[in-house]
Amino acid sequence: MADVAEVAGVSHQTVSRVVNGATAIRPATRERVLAAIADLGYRRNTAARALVTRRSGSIGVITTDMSQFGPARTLLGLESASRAAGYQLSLALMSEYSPTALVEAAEHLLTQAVEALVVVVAHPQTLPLLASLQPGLPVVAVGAGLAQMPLTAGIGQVAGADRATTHLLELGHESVAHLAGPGDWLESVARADGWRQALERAGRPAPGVIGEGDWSARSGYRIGRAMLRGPRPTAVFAANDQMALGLLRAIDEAGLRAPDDISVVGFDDLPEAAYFTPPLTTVRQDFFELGRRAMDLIARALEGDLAAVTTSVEPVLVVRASTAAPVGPRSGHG
Amino acid sequence: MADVAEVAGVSHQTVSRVVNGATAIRPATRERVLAAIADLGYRRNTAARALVTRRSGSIGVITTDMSQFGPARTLLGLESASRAAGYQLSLALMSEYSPTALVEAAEHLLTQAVEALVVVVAHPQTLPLLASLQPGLPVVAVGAGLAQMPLTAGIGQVAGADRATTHLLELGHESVAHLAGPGDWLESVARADGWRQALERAGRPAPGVIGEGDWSARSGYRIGRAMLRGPRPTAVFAANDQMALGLLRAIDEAGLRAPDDISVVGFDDLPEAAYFTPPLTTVRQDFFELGRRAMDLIARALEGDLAAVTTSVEPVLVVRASTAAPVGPRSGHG
DNA sequence: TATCTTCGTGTTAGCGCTCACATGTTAGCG
DNA sequence: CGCTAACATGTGAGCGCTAACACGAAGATA
Repeated sequence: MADVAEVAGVSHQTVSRVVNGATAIRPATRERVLAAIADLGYRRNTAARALVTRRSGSIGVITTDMSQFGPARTLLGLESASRAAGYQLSLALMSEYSPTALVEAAEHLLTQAVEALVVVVAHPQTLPLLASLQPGLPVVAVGAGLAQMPLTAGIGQVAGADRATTHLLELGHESVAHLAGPGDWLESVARADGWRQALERAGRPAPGVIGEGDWSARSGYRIGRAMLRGPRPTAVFAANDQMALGLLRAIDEAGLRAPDDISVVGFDDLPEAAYFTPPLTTVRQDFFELGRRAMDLIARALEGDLAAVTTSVEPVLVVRASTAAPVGPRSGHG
Repeated sequence: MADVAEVAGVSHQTVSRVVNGATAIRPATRERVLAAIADLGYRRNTAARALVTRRSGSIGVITTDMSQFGPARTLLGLESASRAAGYQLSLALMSEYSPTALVEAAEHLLTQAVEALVVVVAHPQTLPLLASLQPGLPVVAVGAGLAQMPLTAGIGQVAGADRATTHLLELGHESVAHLAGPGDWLESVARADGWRQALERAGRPAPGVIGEGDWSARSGYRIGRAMLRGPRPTAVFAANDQMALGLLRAIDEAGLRAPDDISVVGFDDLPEAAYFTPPLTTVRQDFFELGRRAMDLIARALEGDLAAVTTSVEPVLVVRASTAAPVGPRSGHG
């Protein structure tokens, strides 16, 4: 910076002003400084700037396995919004969720002096745990269905699950079985809640879930096979698309057909879902938008325009070929 | 830090030494300092440290769409390795690849004073473009099949594609068609090369590719439908699993069956691939390991132990149910 | 013309840390 | 007991930047 100042024949402060876009600069001076900067390939030192302004300009993101579509896509939205807002994303990934891993990740980011924290992990324990860290900075919980945190950006999971279940009921199914996600994820809980809510509204008894998977196709397959050994439901709402895929596989292997024998609905709308066999009816979530919203919350919190805010993106049902009216006693109706 | 020093009754320098794990400290003193740190909740200021050491401790990662399995998983490997090495990951995502977006992302990270750059985007133009930026720091290209860059971590794409094609030939197929990826991706080129190489070695004429997709299931479906309107091949090697999925869908819709009518092989081994209908024969890539290796390269480059290094992870063929011997004239052979 | 206001720019101090060196303190040895 | 070497700790400077203020030169007002 001193070099630039010398070349431009001004003081270092003037250079600083130009770099920061201050207003009171004579155009000729600005030109000269800009030329010197280009000449010397000067880039301002972020560390020095952060030191004096006490602002790192970076935001920490904690998330799990990015190979999941949702988190990955959320991150993308987060990144594009943060860049637009002039922030920098610092990443802490956990290969697997655990309280220790979470605390460690948070510590790691706190050491990096991030100005805010975005947590894309939605375990119920996550939030109190973070609170206990006393980070002294805004923390936004993303994807959590419950508003245990002042700042939350979520997707209307309950409504989405309700919609999916209702869709199956409207097709004429007596009841709808549920292939749930891991019990310790808020998403799973919310989706199960929506499912139960829809059944209750329709005056149907809510059966127990047919199993709790881990979001993977493998788990959906395993639970699907077990399910097909007993009395089989005519319709299943799976807590995500991957598990739905596993279920479809189990159905196919059992010599049955979806949707003729069993209707299946997923959740997420993976880009691939439209190409499953059969193409999957599912609930679309706009993760990118979710990321944007979360970033928006951060930006506002950082400007002191804080308060407890919960923003929610509403999912939509996408009907494809994996759902149909049940055959058998009721087949004449549709 | 001054506060800590005062509480512990030592100088700031001693605190610094304790924090940095210096050796020449009397145990009693260390204890006292540690206690004071815990007491005050002290965390050292990264900016100040970076300012004086001229090391930011962070590494920039440039990548595209994380909703793809490969990049996402690579990032995970990168992150875990970087954390172990004491580095911090700074992220720059591009929603879509373009030279401008790339340069912008690189500039963004350079401004953040990253110590090295990892580029997970593998367009042929990427590398010269980055070189032209003169970043003055180690740049590792990840996933690129070609060693245009001093530091490269890749996957043996050619070998993998060769293996996949050979598998089909060994099953007795006369020839193997190829559903290629985008022509401007190094991965696509490498996979097509491997395919061609296998055919040549077997003394079969290499047909033209049946189409160039964009990695999506949608594109695989589109090209698959077009393909089925003409004379149909008995075996197809798709450049990735998603496109293979789209292809399977097109085959199913045409009233044909895989593998009976057409054998299909993919590339990537998505966690879902085992649950496609039929379960997909594919080439498994260890992206996580790839990320680890890339980080390793960075670490070595940063220690000055530099040189042009290309490290390669070898993929393996995973045979499932989407491939079989062709029926018809040759059916008696197997 | 004297005085007051802008405007444009320079000067100085310090952010919190580490580096290099200075200094004090203990042990080792003849 | 004195000298040296090793160890343990303190001191001062400065990394590159911005904030706060100081200051001179224009223009505005009486």
